[in-house]
Amino acid sequence: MRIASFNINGIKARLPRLKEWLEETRPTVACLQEIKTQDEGFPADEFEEMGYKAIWHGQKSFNGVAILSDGTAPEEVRRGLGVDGPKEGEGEQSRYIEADVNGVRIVNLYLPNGNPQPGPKFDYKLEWMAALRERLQELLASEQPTVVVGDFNVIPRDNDVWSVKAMAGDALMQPESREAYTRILNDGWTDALGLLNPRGGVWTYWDYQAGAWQRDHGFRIDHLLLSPQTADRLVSAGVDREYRGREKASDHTPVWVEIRD
DNA sequence: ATGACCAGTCTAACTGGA
Repeated sequence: MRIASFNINGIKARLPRLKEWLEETRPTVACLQEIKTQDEGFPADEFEEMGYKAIWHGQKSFNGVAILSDGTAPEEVRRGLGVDGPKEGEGEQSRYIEADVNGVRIVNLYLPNGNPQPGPKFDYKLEWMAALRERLQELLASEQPTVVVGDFNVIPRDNDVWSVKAMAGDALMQPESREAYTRILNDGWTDALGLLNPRGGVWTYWDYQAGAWQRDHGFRIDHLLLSPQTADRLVSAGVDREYRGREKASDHTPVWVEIRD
């Protein structure tokens, strides 16, 4: 099965591009982030017509995640990690959804950006990462085949960014962000794209500003994490880089991992 | 060398992104 992750930056603005990508690459499971719509605005019918069944966890204006599955409905297990947003009394943001598809546990997440740092948004990012680690430890203990995907908003290594200097002050590559990510990996998860690209230079995001795409000024923040049970079944993983160059593109491009059935 | 975007929202500047 092939599991893909795509931060689409608005499902309404991106719908034609999204359907095109689904038709052209036909992933078994497609995990979406930043759908930027409330639950009632999610275009489930559009995906049903293409043979995809979906679950989603929306929110007004920002954030929001969804899981699409080819043919079979994802069996939702959990939504949310129970971490309130950084503003007083705002409650929880829609950043986490978890489901079973064909015996594989799928975790789809949109990790907080954390800028500006230091500050409450950065504290929120680290708090969220600590809660994520706890949940992922439970999943490791269950020994169920599990794949964790999404926009982690963490640049893991210096060779995962076009310029260390330009990004040095960014929340995405602060030592605290990287350490929190490494702690999760060290519990037993395999970063599929990192493993297959040890020398780096593979980007999943290019800013809309400053001609970043044309200059190839990008970085790797969309990740595919495999539990030991799915790491043993790893066939390949990659980045659908070409979609970043199309009209009305998201600033992220899709990533995917294939595991043996 | 410098500046440069985009989506969503209480449709005009805001917030938020990374």
